[in-house]
Amino acid sequence: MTTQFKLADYPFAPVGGGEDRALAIREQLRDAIIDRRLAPGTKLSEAEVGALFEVSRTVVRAALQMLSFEGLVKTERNRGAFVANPSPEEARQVFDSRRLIEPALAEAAAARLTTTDIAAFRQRLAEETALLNQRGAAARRAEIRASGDFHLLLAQVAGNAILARFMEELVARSSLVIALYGRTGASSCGHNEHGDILAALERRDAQAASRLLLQHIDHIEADLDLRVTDGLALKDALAR
Amino acid sequence: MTTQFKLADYPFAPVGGGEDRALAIREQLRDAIIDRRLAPGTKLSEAEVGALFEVSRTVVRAALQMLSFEGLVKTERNRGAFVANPSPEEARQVFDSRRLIEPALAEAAAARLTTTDIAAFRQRLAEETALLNQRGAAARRAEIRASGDFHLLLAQVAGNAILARFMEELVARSSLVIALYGRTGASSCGHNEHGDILAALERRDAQAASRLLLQHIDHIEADLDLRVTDGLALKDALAR
DNA sequence: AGCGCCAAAATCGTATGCAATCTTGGAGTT
DNA sequence: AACTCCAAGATTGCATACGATTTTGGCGCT
Repeated sequence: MTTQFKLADYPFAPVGGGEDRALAIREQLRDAIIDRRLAPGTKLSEAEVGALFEVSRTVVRAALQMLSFEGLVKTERNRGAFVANPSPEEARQVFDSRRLIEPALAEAAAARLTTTDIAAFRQRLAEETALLNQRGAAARRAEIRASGDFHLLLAQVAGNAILARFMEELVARSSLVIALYGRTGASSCGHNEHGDILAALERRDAQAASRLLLQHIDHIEADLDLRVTDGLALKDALAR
Repeated sequence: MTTQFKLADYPFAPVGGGEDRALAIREQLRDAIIDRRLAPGTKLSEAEVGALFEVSRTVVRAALQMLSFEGLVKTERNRGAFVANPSPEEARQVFDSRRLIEPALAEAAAARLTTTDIAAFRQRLAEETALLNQRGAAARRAEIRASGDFHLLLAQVAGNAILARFMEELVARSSLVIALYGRTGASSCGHNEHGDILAALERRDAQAASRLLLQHIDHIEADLDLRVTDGLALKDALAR
């Protein structure tokens, strides 16, 4: 009852007919969560979501269950689903996991990189820099998403589908964490680190790519304010 | 239609009333899959599973969706759910992932290990060795499970809940892979590697624990026969 | 006999209804 | 005025019904 944010208001596209609608709803909710159109703690009522997308609660439940598995929503029995509100401890664990996995992905990617991959990376980077120079909240959101996509592309290129899927989860949760605890809002502050990483990959310099990626993650986490606001969530919310 | 194994025949306990039944069903199916009472490829019809557990298809669907997320079952639209049949490539990716993550978990665990943890480890090991000396298929199954539990305990002790959950998935998929591609059947062949790892942990020798764990995983994978039977699955099945 | 086509059966996808549980607002009591 | 208790409302948990899609068995044709 503390959330001043509401579901609705945002025009979700009524989902297409033939394919799997639960997946489509998951996608849209996921996007809305990771670029903070839906604030942490927002209630996702089955009936309300169903009305928005014009589907029955059955389909909504499936979508919410998926999001619950990814850690993007928390469900409480007989109470419903809420956009996740990761604790600082959870946030640390997310970044610890990324520090462990991503450097290894970078090394694998350096070995496997094809010219097609390079082109894809370049395009991502172009989008990122384009967004960087735009103003407005929409551009900021798109930037965060694009930044995450860089990491996902890296995971794909590395060639391990299992780790790639895990990275999807980690990147999504990272976006949530940044939304909650980020200070500057712009995570890619100043120096273009993604560009440096790509350069190292193109040189097939696995060591450098790995090292740069580790630093990059450190920088992202350094931009967070993870002091304990945990357990005092309500009190804290009222204090500000 | 190639599976000579059927669901049913195995007396699943009708799941208890009050709690979340989908979770309970997931547990039981999961256990049945990882100690190969349910063979890869077995069809898990919603109606049949529902009848076995005396619940409606709604609940079964939730359980199957969870298992699908863990990679233990594959669902095909309008065709149903089947116990996963991981390809050799998938198998390799599972073990690559474990090689990446578990040594790091061992290092973390070495730093955090408490006396309570040690006791828990000792108990696991005792169970394992007890099972090792028993004969029969049931003992073999229990042994595989117990062996996995050792790794899960390690993940828990390491203190990162996100990685621990990921390890649950990886261990479960490993069991499936071993069931499919294992040669000797007894993965913990000869030397007691878990014991050695625990000893290193108790010495707080993070380096040694990490190294031993890596070797251990290599040994497990070395026991597999991952030659390509992929894409020829049907033909191959008929050949034997 | 082999092949293709079609209808019946089986199974999944989704909507909806009812029971169970939680929340909330208010009446009554101290 | 504050506190307790209870009943009404809201929301989820689960079962079931129905339409859609796939599979399968058989019939007729070549």
